[in-house]
Amino acid sequence: MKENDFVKEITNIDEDFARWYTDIVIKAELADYTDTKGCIAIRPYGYAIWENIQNYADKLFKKTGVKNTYFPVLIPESLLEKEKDHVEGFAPEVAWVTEAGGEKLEEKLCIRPTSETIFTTMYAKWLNSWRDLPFVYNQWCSVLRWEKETRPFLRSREFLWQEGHTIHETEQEARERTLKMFDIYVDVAENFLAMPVIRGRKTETEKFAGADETYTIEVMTYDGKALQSGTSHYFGQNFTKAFDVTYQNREGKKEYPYQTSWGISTRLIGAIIMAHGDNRGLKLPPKVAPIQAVIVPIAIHKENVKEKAQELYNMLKDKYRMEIDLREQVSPGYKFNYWEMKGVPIRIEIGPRDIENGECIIVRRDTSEKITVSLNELENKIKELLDKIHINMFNTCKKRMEDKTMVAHNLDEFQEIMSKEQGFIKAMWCGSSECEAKIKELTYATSRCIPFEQEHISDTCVCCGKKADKMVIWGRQY
RNA sequence: CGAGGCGUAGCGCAGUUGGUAGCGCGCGUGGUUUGGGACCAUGAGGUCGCAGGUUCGAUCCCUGUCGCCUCGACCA
Repeated sequence: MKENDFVKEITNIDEDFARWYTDIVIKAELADYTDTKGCIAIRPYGYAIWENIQNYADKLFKKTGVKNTYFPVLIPESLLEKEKDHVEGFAPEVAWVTEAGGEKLEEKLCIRPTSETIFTTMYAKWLNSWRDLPFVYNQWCSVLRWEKETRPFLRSREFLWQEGHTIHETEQEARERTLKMFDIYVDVAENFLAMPVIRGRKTETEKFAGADETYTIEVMTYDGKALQSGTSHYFGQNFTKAFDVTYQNREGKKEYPYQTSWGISTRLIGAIIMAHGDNRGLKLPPKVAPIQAVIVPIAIHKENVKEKAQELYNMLKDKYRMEIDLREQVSPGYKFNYWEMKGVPIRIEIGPRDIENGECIIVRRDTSEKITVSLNELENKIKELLDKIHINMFNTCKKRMEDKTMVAHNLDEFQEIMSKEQGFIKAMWCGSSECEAKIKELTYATSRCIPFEQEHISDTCVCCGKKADKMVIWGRQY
């Protein structure tokens, strides 16, 4: 059997990346299509990834004073309409409940696409004095957006996320909160999911409906596209004025608070798949992997192989997230391929030969490296390897991002790069949305963000040639 | 919503120039195996996406419809 035979069931990653992606989602048992179009069933293995992300992020949130809440899934039409930009941005993809209990509703209710409106409404009720501020609330929930084209995790109609909504006494405090949460998202992506990100600010055309500023983390996928993976918004007083949220300030005068919101979603699972996967299947970063190491006994019927494997499992199970594959009807080779496809970072093989020598064999998912380890060093070796795998996966993505990021000085260069290879382009921009639109029309690339880490490429806009002082990262997006 | 593709067993696919279906994998059972997808035997599983039409008869032809996938436009 050839090494790669398992992948005959999975589309080749370089031939058809989109199909490869959906193959992985289904075959690795992360999620499956349901009878409700655009809505997926997240299976235990996929949901465990989400739970791990939740736990990590939620702890970081709470360290900064975030409190969790729960708000209703239904929002009356009148609330949604109060902020003009917001309703214009979301109206096309909102689903409505117009009938219930066999009768038409007097006021139709929208199924939340996001909850700024209802949070702000409740904040108006609860806020009286400057002493009440800030409100730093969050909820883990699902939202519904009536997308026309859907794809599991990346763009489903219903998706799981967290949305934080805060109001503050001063502009400065709100701006700080926006960036503080943004930093947490960078932490989640880079330190937990081993995905290096471009951090930056969205342009006027790309920012959230109703926001003054939108900050974004952008992940580069295997095929060189951009995936917006977390956003943090600063609203100023846009919503609090529209919803008449007021309090008495320190001087006893009526005042509007400053607002933020921020979110990450199950799209992160899609990002993990697309950033790390390879031709063997899913490749999970060790910290988020529901199973960090799997034990595969070899020649399971011989001598005391099964017992010894079980012993190893018992020794490690409280230390790491472990699995033991005791299936007797499939061969070891099958199991190797199976667990690689499921993305488990470490495989431990133990057979008669190893037992005799008091050792086992460890195989890394990221490099395929095989290491013989003495059984009494195993526990520490796993820890060491999990750390190494995380770093290696991060560096692999980082290198790809660097290799696939080009510089364009003018429109011709821009078009040539985009026509040749998929990737990011660094280019100067004058600040006009006309230039953004023109670049999009000619190259299908959109501005991903104005990165915090600026470089001076030239003094002129890549599109119109006028004076430009901002460097923008451009790319095609998912 | 534009352009294309596909709906036949759990999955991947054949097939019938119109006479109601088959292969591979997987699954159940019994046995032999096990260091990179094991093998033998035996068995279960289908209103051929849905609705009309043509026909003695439709999975096949026609019309419509729904769903899914890919590429565009839009978004976490």
